[in-house]
Amino acid sequence: MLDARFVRQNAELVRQALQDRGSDWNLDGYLELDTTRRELLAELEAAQARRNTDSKAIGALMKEGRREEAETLKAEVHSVNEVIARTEGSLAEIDGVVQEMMLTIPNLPDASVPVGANEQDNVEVRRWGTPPDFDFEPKAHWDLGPGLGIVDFERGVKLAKSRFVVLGRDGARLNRALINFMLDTHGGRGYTEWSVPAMANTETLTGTGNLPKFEDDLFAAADGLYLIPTAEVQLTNLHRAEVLDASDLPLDYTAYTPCFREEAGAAGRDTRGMIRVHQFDKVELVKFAAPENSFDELEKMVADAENILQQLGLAYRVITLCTGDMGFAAAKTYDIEVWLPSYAGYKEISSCSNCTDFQARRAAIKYRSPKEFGGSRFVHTLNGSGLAVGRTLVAIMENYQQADGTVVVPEVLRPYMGGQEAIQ
RNA sequence: GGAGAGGUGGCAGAGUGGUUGAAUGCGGCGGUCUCGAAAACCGUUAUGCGGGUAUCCCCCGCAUCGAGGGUUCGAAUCCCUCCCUCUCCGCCA
Repeated sequence: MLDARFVRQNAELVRQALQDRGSDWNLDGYLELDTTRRELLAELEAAQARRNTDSKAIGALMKEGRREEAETLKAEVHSVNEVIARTEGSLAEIDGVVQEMMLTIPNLPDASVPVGANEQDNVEVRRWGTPPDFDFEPKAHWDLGPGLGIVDFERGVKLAKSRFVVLGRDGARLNRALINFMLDTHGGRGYTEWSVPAMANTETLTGTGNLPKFEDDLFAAADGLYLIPTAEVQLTNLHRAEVLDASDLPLDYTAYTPCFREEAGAAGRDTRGMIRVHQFDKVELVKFAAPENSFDELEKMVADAENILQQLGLAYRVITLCTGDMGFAAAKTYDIEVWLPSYAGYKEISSCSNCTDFQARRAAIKYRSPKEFGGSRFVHTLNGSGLAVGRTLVAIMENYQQADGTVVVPEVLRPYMGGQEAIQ
């Protein structure tokens, strides 16, 4: 959500931002509604002011025993109340539309974000590591996994439906090792670990921007709850409707959760293997930062995610998403893409975003700094994968495969695998 | 699932129809005192929106005491509905 006053006073800037994003959000329609709304509001408030002063006068007259005069004034307030009721009705109607619109306008891209239409206009920032050079024909994970008996696609379908996967034996253990390794590593770098519900209510999902616009991406559960698409939702909303202390910022949080996604618009994409599934594990990073250093914190967050890949010895590259490819809530996003032999290229394994005050405004997350400023201000929220566990598992299988079909366990994971050096 | 209690400002906690946006305490901020600090004392301290002025220094207005609706000239205060929390009992990983 954007600040209504900002949109009003910087209409052309917002128009440009929407255009850069390729958004068809109706700015002119909004501005017109906004003007009408303020006119109605002025009318309403004038009538309410009248009622308030008259009511006080009535109270005073009653005390003095001047009943007749009080009754006359009461009759006048009656007519004022009619105006109030009528104006309130019109205003509520417009307010409903305005609020709906405000919940669907995307965040403004940061000035440092490259302008572009789609993923082809994303800009590579850096690369790390070298993709493995196999002296044999490397297998894709969808062949390797079932071959080793550690990934079972058929049974995932049997238990749930397509795009669900079962991990078995060393696959399950490696998955668990990755979760623990990631949590421990981030914990060692100052992130506080949380364990949060796998379901979230509508207020929570509205706070992060998943609702109302992206309901199709979510799995709905009973009682108005949804399965979470990412722990970002929960970690960010931990402080919903709270006022934080500036001296506590930045707050660095991490959590492991399963993530559930409908993948409604992804029919036909990544259909093979476990790259795009309805349920996957992820270790998430979330930060609450002061506005003046949120972009520095974004760089640190990316470095924290990169650190996992470096320790695992997986080649990757970092790209800056262009305006047309960024998510709804983000002002700036770095994607980290890991090398996957089966794709003969880099595939997204982490996405780190600074959402500036966009989510904070929706979720009412503020901070106070009495020495710096009066009152409270919106914090900046950041989130990033650190990392998507399922895709990391895939990357390890494919990059660490041997000619004999076995998979070497990266050294940093061995303590988490009882010292095991290979999966065979 | 059954029974009861309760939801008020950053926190704790008063307030049961009329200058109550809200006592008091704690915390925060500013000041006095001090070489400095602590203590003490004094002052100050909710949020959102609209308008004026202007750009965050003020002024005016409106709204907000869990949410929504109702009664009334007037609601934190009375009535209804919903949500949530707590306590006890039952059940249970």
